[in-house]
Amino acid sequence: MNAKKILRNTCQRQAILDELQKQTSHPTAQTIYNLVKEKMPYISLGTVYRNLDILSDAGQIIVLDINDSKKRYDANIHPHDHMFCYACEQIIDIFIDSKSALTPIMEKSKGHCLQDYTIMFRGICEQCQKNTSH
Amino acid sequence: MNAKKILRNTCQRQAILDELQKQTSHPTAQTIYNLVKEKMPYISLGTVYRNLDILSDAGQIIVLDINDSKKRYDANIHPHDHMFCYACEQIIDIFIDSKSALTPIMEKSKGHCLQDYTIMFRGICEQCQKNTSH
DNA sequence: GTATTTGCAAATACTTTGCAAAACC
DNA sequence: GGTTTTGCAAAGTATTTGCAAATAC
Repeated sequence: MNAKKILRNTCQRQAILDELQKQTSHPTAQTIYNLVKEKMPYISLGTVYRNLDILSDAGQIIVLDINDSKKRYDANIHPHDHMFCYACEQIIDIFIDSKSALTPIMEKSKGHCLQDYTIMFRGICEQCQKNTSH
Repeated sequence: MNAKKILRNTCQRQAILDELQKQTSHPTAQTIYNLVKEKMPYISLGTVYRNLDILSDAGQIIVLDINDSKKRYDANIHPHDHMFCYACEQIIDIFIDSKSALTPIMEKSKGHCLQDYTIMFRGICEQCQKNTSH
């Protein structure tokens, strides 16, 4: 039980959230820092990291862990999945109903109680398929 | 196309693989280093990292990326899934047929070509459920 | 006024790398 | 003998943290 601090509305936190909500590219902390810095030159990278932690604890953003060594952030908190494109190496939102497909078999996992999950698909995204076919 | 080097059988590489094959706990590089070091005191952590890379490139082991900042390794290359237990915080092997469940809907992802995937389930493992009920 | 948050810099955590010597085939 | 691999130490990358000053409410 963490005694939760009361969150204050700082312009830095708001700017970070605003910037992330404009992106669909699942940026890293460094990328978000670069973006926010354009409008708020004195913001520090530590502040970005701290606020991304706070926002994810508060459920306002999602943290993605890819085979990438860097964390990526997503302001789309509506349940959805992701794919990594082997061609463009981007993380792309995927909207398929994985939950309906997996729920029945999650109940079959002998003994364990499976409550939720994260999937990372891999393949070639729509855009890259168009670019390579002709 | 990487020009592949010919792999040599070094006792360090063999010891790392042997030790990993004894484990079902998905250890980190540091843990593997500690284990191997008991039998081979002069091995270095750099050698462990290098060999884990080589072994995973060669398809002899699997790298797991958890929300954990540390990579974890698995010598069980038979396809299977994993769960993170909220109680004991271990990564546990899960053997359910997720592939049959997901394949049909992977074809429905408009435009993208989804080739494979990784799932991380979360919940309470069998052992922890037994420990808390009474 | 008081608790939270910030910027800065230093510290930490994990992993990778350069290099000369050793091991492998 | 020529190439791969090792141990060691240093460097690299991503993230976290301590602290005094600033800010929010």
